[in-house]
Amino acid sequence: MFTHVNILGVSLSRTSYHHGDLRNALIEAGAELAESGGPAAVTIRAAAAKAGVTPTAAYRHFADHAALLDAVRDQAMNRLSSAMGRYMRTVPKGDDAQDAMARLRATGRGYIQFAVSEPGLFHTAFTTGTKKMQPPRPGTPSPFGMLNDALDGLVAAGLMHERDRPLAELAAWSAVHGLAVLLTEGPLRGLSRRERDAVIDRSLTMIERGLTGG
Amino acid sequence: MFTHVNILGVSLSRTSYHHGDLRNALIEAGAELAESGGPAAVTIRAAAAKAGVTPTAAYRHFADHAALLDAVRDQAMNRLSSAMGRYMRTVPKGDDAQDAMARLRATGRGYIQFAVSEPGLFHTAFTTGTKKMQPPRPGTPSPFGMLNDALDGLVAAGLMHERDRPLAELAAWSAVHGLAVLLTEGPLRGLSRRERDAVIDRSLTMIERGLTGG
DNA sequence: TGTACATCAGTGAACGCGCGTTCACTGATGTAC
DNA sequence: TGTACATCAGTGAACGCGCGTTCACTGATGTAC
Repeated sequence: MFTHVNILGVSLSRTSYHHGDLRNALIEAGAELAESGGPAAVTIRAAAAKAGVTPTAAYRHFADHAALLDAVRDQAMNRLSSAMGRYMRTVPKGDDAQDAMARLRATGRGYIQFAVSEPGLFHTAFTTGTKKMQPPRPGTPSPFGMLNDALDGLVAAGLMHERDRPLAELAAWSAVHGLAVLLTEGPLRGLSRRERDAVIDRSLTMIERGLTGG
Repeated sequence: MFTHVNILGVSLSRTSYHHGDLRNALIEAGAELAESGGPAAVTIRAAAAKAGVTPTAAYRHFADHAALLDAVRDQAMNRLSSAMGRYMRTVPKGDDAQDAMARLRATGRGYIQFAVSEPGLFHTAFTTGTKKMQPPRPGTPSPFGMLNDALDGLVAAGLMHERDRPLAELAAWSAVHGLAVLLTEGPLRGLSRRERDAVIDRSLTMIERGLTGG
């Protein structure tokens, strides 16, 4: 049996009654919906339709709508992590002051760049769900881990006092997160590329000085 | 004709067919809905019900749902302004360095305090709407105006270089806004009061140093 | 001061929508013998 | 190697929900004379 499915304007086809990998297909479909419409666009019905399947079929793989949204949220977070990881690989890994500073700045830039280019996924990643957020694991390729590593690098390079290290990751994260939010869904959306870049620079500079000065 | 209306568990009554001030009643009802359920809870039907009126009646006062939400958003923003204004009145108005710093810190504290105590209204205030955000008017009792004044005070007190003044308001706002978001609807919700206060202090310190150092 | 009547601000019923979810079902798959 | 049959993973129809919105209406108000 042929079932025709329309994804991104491309007509695909399914040759078997069984899908094969419906769970992942639904998550992928959910991510596409989130990309263009944010977390609110991630519905069982829409994801099933995008995957070329009946809404009922989704219930073979997810307990309910919240479970699908949880999975899509994880997917969105993974994409943020990947994007940041890719960006981080472009900056020097040295342990002198200059490189340490560059790495901190890169975590911020990578984060904001993802938010600006994929606002729907960004907001989906931070949608409040039932699932507990996984505890921060320094050293792992999570955004939070990368930030922690960069801050440790600052201390190691002698740019930041050890006594200023506690909670620095939350202060820096807050600042960068707020910028991402204001730029994408807040009153600062609609800024030109030039204005946006200026604000980003000003913010990152404030954060750097705030963490290394004092 | 008596119509019985239930608001906050208290049974009120309306003695005339005409409401008298339905527009404001709907905005107030919308604000109460936003308070407990965020912007998504602000529906024509729910607001009308809370005001003791038929959904149709709302259309005498608002073109459509978006118009009601716009009005409720303004109301939420006004409450944020009032709360911050009240808080600012408790800090000294001197023009020496210490007072200037205290005023900057107070804008941040007032903002976050409102977000934490009224998360639903806070998020409603920053909901993306059709209406253009009013341009920042320095000197007026808007949150943005208060922040701008505080930063100007920093420059006047000699704590901040003039060359660092541009965009400082957006950098500071971002940082404080992000903290508010993470604490209320993000992964930092659920922190204890003690932990929360520690993060707020750490963030405000980073911002102060970031703006006055360098 | 009284009254006819236009206008204003509500009511009540209904519409279509997309949603989550459930039910009884059926086609496809894979495994025991 | 072939086949009976349990199990798995879909279908199709339907439910109830709350939503925004529209329609024809009616009660209340206020104003011209």
